[in-house]
Amino acid sequence: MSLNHNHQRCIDDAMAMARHRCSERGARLTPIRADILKLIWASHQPVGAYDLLESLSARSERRSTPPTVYRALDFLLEQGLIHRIASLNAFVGCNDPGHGHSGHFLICKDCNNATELLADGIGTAIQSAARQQDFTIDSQSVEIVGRCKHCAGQND
Amino acid sequence: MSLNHNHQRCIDDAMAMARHRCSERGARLTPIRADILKLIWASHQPVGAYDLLESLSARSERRSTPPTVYRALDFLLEQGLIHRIASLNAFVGCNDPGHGHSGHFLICKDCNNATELLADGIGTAIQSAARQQDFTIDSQSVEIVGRCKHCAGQND
DNA sequence: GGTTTAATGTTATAATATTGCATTAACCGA
DNA sequence: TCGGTTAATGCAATATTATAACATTAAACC
Ligand SMILES: [Zn+2]
Ligand SMILES: [Zn+2]
Ligand SMILES: [Zn+2]
Ligand SMILES: [Zn+2]
Repeated sequence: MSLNHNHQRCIDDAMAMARHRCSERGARLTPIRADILKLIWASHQPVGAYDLLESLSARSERRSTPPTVYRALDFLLEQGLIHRIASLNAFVGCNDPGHGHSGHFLICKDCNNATELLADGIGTAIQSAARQQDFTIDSQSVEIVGRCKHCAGQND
Repeated sequence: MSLNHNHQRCIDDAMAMARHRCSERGARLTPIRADILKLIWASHQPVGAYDLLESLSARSERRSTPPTVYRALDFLLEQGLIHRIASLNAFVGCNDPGHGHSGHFLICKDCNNATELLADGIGTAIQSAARQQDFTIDSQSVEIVGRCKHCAGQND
């Protein structure tokens, strides 16, 4: 995404979407879960569980522990509100919960932004390859690492 | 791959390929590195570093340590002889070092076999999606989890 | 042979994730 | 509203995966 987009809008949209999706499915977006989701949406860069733990502890007087964070993450993953980027051991918000929910990402090694690919042909190609082998797909992850357009111009 | 293929052939081919590729590139396939590669090729199921550590320790009187295994794995990854399956924290042999070296896998959740997709359209779709965003690809991983043809027939 | 570089040994520790059980909060039917 | 049930959180310990730092040994090279 561009460097100077209105990111508050991303956050607001994501939180509204999350509230809607949870109420729709009878799932409870508790304060802890909402906090974690907000922290994940603080940027478009995948964030690790222990970073979240630090931030969560910082914003309340009580010190949190790993299970608190991991349980919230599990919930958010189940609801399709976030993705896990396995190659980074990190988590990032889902732009489009409910639609395809592809889990295909472009990850810039310079700015660390992870951009989810929506409505792409990759899913189709994967389906087709799987069908050829009579393979039934449960889940898929596509993690493409490289350099984004904005960082390509920079001198390094 | 089929359940009852001649797997000794897979192992022999992989080791021959590895020796050839290393000599070609002036890289040293030392005993430890060859042992690790052989252990990885013991099956088509991705194997974790600590499992390799156990096996390696078992086959010699001396007890190995994590750095020994991880250094061998780093070497084999550099030479393109194995792939890391990030979603499993595990490693699997590369069927076709040097050709495309796609890193696209079908992973069966029942039998745990990881089948590398060669000559597929997925790479093309990924290139195309990346190009549309002016994204320069360094590396890519595609991990498709589900159920393979052989396990689909089983009762569960 | 002596020098340089690569590989391995060894110890310790970092980083990521889970288990098990106690406690509290929410929900729900009487 | 009460009491019972389930869901969520608190908390301590530990499991799993991976790396850092430095010493030692082996290989390569002239
Ligand atoms: Zn944004
Ligand atoms: Zn970038
Ligand atoms: Zn085989
Ligand atoms: Zn299978």
